[in-house]
Amino acid sequence: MTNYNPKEIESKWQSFWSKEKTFSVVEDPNKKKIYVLDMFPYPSGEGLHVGHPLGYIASDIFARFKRHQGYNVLHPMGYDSFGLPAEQYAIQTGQHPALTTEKNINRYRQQLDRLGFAYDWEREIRTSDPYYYKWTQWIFIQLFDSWYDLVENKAKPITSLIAHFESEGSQDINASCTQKLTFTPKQWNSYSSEKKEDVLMNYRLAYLSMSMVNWCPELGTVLANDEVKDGVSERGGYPVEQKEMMQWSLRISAYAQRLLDDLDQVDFTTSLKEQQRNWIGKSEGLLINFEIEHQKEELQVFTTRPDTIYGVSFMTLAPEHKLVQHITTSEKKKEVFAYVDLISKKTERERQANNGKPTGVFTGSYAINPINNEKIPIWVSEYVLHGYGTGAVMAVPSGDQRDYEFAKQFNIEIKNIFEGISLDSSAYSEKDVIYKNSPEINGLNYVDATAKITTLLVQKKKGRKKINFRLRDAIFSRQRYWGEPFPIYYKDNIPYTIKEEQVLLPKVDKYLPTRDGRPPLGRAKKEDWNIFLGDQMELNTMPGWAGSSWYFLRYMDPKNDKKLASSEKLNYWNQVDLYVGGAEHAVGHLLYSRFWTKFLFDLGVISFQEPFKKLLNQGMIGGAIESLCLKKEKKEGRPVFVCSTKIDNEDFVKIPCHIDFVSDYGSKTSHLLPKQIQKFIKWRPEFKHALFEISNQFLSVEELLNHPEKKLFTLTEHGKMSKRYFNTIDPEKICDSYGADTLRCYEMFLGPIDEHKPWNVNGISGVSGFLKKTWTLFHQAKKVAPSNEELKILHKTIKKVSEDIENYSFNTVVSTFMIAVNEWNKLSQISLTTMENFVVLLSPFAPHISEEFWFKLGNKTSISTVPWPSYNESYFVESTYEYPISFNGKMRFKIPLSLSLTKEEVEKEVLKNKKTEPFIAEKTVKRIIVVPGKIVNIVL
RNA sequence: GCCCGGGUGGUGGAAUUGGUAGACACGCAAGACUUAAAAUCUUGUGACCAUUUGGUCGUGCGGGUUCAAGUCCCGCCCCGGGUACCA
Repeated sequence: MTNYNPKEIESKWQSFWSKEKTFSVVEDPNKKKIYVLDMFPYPSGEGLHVGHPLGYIASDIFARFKRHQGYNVLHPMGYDSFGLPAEQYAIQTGQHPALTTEKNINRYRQQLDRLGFAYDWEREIRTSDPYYYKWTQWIFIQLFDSWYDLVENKAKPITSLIAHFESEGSQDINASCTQKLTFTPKQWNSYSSEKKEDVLMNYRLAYLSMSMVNWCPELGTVLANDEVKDGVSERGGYPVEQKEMMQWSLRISAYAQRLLDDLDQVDFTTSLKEQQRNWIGKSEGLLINFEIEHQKEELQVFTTRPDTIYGVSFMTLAPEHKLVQHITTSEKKKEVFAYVDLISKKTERERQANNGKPTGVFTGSYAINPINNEKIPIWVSEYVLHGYGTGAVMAVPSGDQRDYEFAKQFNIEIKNIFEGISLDSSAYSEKDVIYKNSPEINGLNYVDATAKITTLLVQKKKGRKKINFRLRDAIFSRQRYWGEPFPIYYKDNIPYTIKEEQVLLPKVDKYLPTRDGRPPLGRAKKEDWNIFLGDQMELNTMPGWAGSSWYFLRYMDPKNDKKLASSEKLNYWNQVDLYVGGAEHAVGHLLYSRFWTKFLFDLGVISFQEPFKKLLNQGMIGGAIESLCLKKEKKEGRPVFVCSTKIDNEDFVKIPCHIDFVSDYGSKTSHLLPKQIQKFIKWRPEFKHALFEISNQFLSVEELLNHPEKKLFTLTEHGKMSKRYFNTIDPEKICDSYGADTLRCYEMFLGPIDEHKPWNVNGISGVSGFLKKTWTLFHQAKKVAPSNEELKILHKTIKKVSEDIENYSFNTVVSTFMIAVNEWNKLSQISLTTMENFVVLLSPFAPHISEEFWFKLGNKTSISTVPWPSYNESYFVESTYEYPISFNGKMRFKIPLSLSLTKEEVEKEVLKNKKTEPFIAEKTVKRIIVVPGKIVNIVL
């Protein structure tokens, strides 16, 4: 018997799999399908990130498991190769993005191959591949050519809308739109083509508009809302400003309700669903019109609390609100316009970081409260957001904290409309209130008051029920080079789609972004375009999430050049059954793909409305940073290290320590033992003469070695993995020293797949030892009939492993394997047939070693085609059956089969011990707990 | 602030969903083999007393329900994530 040599067998089986195309899959209507998908990576240049393999291993295990169970498994991989990260890397290294992308992909592939994944590489896709992005562009054209009918709740061809306008005008159209328009058919038919196009833009699902956008000068592009965090760009952390620009947007807001409702159909974590719900942000309320003194126009506000209308003591407009220009009185003009100007110059971040005092100015005008005709001053303040609701609010200082603070700041009246509530220090925003000073609703509760005010205002034609969503349309233009070009050209300022031929990304000399926002594609000459129509090509490119919003469909039929995928294949593979990836894509990618899926459903391209049935979020893997505490003060000229537990504002310097030396790495009690201190000193010889202050003694290394139990506690901080902190672990290095199978099992063994954890390598020897033990055990197996004892272990293992994989509890599966092997090891001998079954169980986790075993067993086909073993309960000595007897009512017993007790014997046993107290009977069964009239449980 | 998660030995983590808490692994200790080391194997390992056969306390803290609570309910504390002038 040779020793377990992972390096040798892993490369052997990897080349076998790739030569035999073991994992390529074809559609087969006679077989049930499973679609297991990983979030495909950005090939960013730093190679695979340590967190990545975690999810890939999990999905690979699941895919291999299902393949054993006889499913036709689609398990593909590809690259999200367009977009900012790829381009940033190219810019940093001064190479063309196409080149660096190619290089990075090769590197990724090499790393992926090393881990033995069962991907069908025949189906690989790249979003930057023209054969792929042809269909991204195609979907864009469909969006451009569609509008959203709110009556039937689906997208429809724009031609049907035009036909309606021609015959009925805007009447009877309830569409998702930027602005509500009204016109007659006669008016419509008299419009110029430019005007018609303007009107249609108002309805198209992909539309051009002049709007305030998140402009990031450093990246030279605009960003979608979810790409901006805390006023800076998510990627790179550069400041983001508000800028008015002509941009393409996608009308995702049309789908807000469906995106919200259909969350009930999918199996995502509650926290992720909650994030999506918050992002969609549905709120039901009332639009209320306030008349303005001496003005024709009315001021419309949105509120969810019409019940507090008697508490309105001022109105507030966003500085961008168009009424600000009209209603500001002449004496206030100078002040108000200066304020508006000041605010417009602020970046998003500055507006948010408005710590403490609210700002604002009075416009000089007054609104009329429609409920009691009271005169209310109208103010302008930056705390009101232009983009939400109507950009104006009715301010109720008694019920809203922001309004309260504003009122305090500017000495505006705070009307108390709540019975028995003190408003001395803050507003009262809870809804458990009884009203006062509110003639129509005095004494009522929240529900009744809201209903009454709503009815009153609707009757007066001053109010209208309205559902508002926080979800904003997604900006779809990027002023960057490395993205899908729009299939759009302009003629006389009217955009037209290009359908006759695919628009390819033209070559340009310089692909760097510009600071002023002119797209790099502007550098392309007329002849650089493969197709050039009209006066001007669209020069923006699509954002990174365009290609990733539908890629899961292309894997189904990656080489189709007639359609994005054939309907048979789309129908066969259907939804992704298991989608594995990080939770950081909660509101970006996951929302956009859900949106596109629904749109493609409306088009009739696909037959399902949700792309991902089940989402598994793998936890992030961070790195703990371990440092020794070096006192600034030396002792007798020698440096002194002290325990991290002893430092309190004392002067000390952190000396980062290589994590290989640290015990309990990443925990509160991380420490170095004398032997490890010795290693540390070898690594950092400049501390050769250092002293270590432990339990009030100053000891040198030599002295410490006489006290092997002494511990020097290290300072642990949680952070990133970085070479700078000596806390990186390279997955490839682990493959080198332990093998991919050990790494796969170990990553699963670390803990629940969805939990965040710092990476550590502390326990890897246990997993490695397990595989070695398995190797030995296998080679000791004899060609004999399996004993009952070993079968009992096997069948328990099959049961537990199958159930746990089904529940994505991969860490406990590895433990179960270990228990089985340990128990078999205690037996005098083991049969080959038992091992044969075990090898199948092991193969999703450790495919290479399992394949090696399978080969040795003389089976020529690859192990992944072997059926998953089934278990037989009769081998479970501890198996139980339910044994109902009557005892002060109905009770349930679980009695071991092995004891083969008769009914009388059990009853006798139980009745003999009949007590009011629970009791334990250890003679016939291990434990019986009996309570008269309640459940009795007999534990083994 | 609000919304989700979560808190179990020295460490990572189990616990059939209300039924012997601490599986499995790491670490540590002792022993076997060895000239020695590595590797491997065996044993022990929540804490505190008793040192045998036993006892007491133990799942962030304080209450409660129950024959029985890590698990359910109420009130706190702490950690992680998301989100925010959304009216």
